[in-house]
This record gives sequence, C-alpha cells and structure tokens, in this order.
Amino acid sequence: MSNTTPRRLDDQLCFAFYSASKKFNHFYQDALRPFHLTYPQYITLLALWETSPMTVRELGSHLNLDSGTLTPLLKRLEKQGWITRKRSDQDERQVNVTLTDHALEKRDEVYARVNDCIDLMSFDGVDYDQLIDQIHQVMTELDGISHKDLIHES
Amino acid sequence: MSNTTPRRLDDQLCFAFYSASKKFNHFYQDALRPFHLTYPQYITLLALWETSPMTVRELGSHLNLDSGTLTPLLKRLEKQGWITRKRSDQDERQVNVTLTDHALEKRDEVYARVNDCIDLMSFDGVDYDQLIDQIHQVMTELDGISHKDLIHES
DNA sequence: CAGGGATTAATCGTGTGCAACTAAATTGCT
DNA sequence: AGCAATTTAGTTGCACACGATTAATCCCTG
Repeated sequence: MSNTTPRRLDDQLCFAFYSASKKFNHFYQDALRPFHLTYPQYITLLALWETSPMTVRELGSHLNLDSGTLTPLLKRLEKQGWITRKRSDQDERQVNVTLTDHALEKRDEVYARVNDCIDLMSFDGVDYDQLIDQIHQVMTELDGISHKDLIHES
Repeated sequence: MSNTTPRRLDDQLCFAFYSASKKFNHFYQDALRPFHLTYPQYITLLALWETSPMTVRELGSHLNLDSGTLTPLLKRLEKQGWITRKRSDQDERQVNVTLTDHALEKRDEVYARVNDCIDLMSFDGVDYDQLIDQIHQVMTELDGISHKDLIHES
C-alpha cells in the first residue's frame, strides 16, 4: 500500500527519541563538566566501574559502539588519566582497558555529582519502568527489522 | 544527601534514549539509502516539504539545530540538488532555503519508501501516544533544568 | 606444522552536533 | 543621521558515530 503521506507518528517517535537523546546528552555534559567528561566517556567509565579490565570488544558490545568510535574515545580517556590501554599477553589481538587508581578514587565523586544534578529534576508524571520497557520494546522491534527486507533498493 | 551509588534508573533512561536514537537513526539511514539521505537531512526536507522557503534560523528552531550543524548539512543537500540557498533581498543577514523542483517531485517517492519500511515493523505492545507524551514530559523536565542551578562547579 | 579463515583493534573518510567566535547586516536609540 | 546592541550565517575546532578497510594475531584443519 504505502500511501504518500508521511507517517506522522513514526516520524514523531523517531524525532522525539532524537531530540530527547540530544537533551539528555547535553544534561550529562553539564553535570560532568567538572570532570571534563562527555556522556559517551561517562558510560564507558560506568561500564568499567562495574567490570575492569575489559577488552575493547567487550566494552563495545556493552555500549553498542565499534572500535572506530571507541579507539579514539579511549585514547582521550587514557590521556586524561582515567584508564590504561595495554595489549593482552595471552592474545595480542586484544587490548585490555583498565581503570587507573585515579578513576577508582573519583568514582564516588562522579556518582554524587550526577545524582545531585538528577535531584534537580522531578519526573513526576512519568512511569520510569514502563517508559524504559516501552523503549526496549521499540528497540527490539528495530533490531528485528534492521537490514532485513530493506532490499527493494532502487 | 546524594548517595554514592549511581542512579540506575536515570542512567538507564538516558542510555535507552541514546541507544534507541541510534537504532532509529540507523533504520532511517537504511530506508533512505536509495535517496542518499541521512536522517538529519530527511527531517530537514520534511520541514521544508511543510513550508518552503524557510530561513536557516527558522529551520534551526524547528529542528533544534544551530547554524554550525545546518550550514554544512544544507550545503550537502544543495550539492545533491534538493534545495537552493539564496541570501534574502529584504534582509541580507538571512538565507532562504528553498526546495528544488526535483525535491518536490521526489517527495511522494520518499514518503512511500519510508512508509514501506515502517510497515515492516509492528509496534504491538506499544502505546504510541502515551510513549510520545512521556518522552515530551521528560524533555520538558530536561529543558527546565538545563543550565540551571548546575553551578556548584568544582 | 603450514596455510587459510576468523577475530580483533586500529585507521580512514564522511557526516553530524555543538560551543565559541567572526563578519555582515539590521535595528534601535539618541 | 550615527552609532551601539542585536540578529543572522558562516567558520573553526573538537568529539562522537559508523561503514569500510587494513594489519596483526589466533585458530583450525588437513
């Protein structure tokens, strides 16, 4: 079928995600300014505060980022003293990313700062669990469709 | 206050938006590949299919993008024959962005392609209106807080 | 144990995003 | 009219994001 009017709702949904993601990114950027961290750098550290060391590939599959994004990001985190990067001895293809002592010491300070900033918000009318659940449903649907059946290429 | 454990839910919410936005972006990238359009280019055209011409500033306030992003994006759209950019006669500070005839002709084809791709998805368990509404609530909250009271800088 | 396929990071190129700055034009105020 | 504040695009610099490619290493099978 496919009529010729745009799917307002789907476009709106995508645009809402797009805009919200940018706003959240900006919010975290502000919150993390004292530490000179970007949001992608922050979630990288979050993952490492859970498990360190990790290989680049492990990090990438947690964060859905490939080495083309991670390698330069990790180099910046290394330069600023948060992590070290070291080729694995067992398997020299892999690079182990390890938190520095400085990163371990700063952890609580970063958490506290983020929490302080989040305290300034009141998501009163929002049902967190349900919202996150719906977003996950949308993502699952998108995963199912990506790359598939889109081969009516011109 | 501000304990030292991360706010799992808020971080999860931000990460969900971040991930969903990337997935949607990717989905539209696939859908629009026949036209060599990116998602930001597509929403720019969407806005212009509603109202053309628009100034760069008007486009920017619709899309929440500044000239630093739009100027190069518009130059690419111009080079590919979708739009023209012309300094306004009345106010030479402004640049009028106008759809080309080619863009007007392609409109229905683009809509049809996007709709075909969206047809491949079934957002069964998802309440669209409610989801978009909740996202808007989150964005409103983020707008209210941005830049405000975040001045306990280190 | 040699050699080909698979895996892993790194690299390269393109395209956003955005803060900060610049340059030009307009507006407003006296 | 004349000049300062404002508005508007463009430019620059940095940081993602990702597809495509490359180089090194590992593994597996004959």
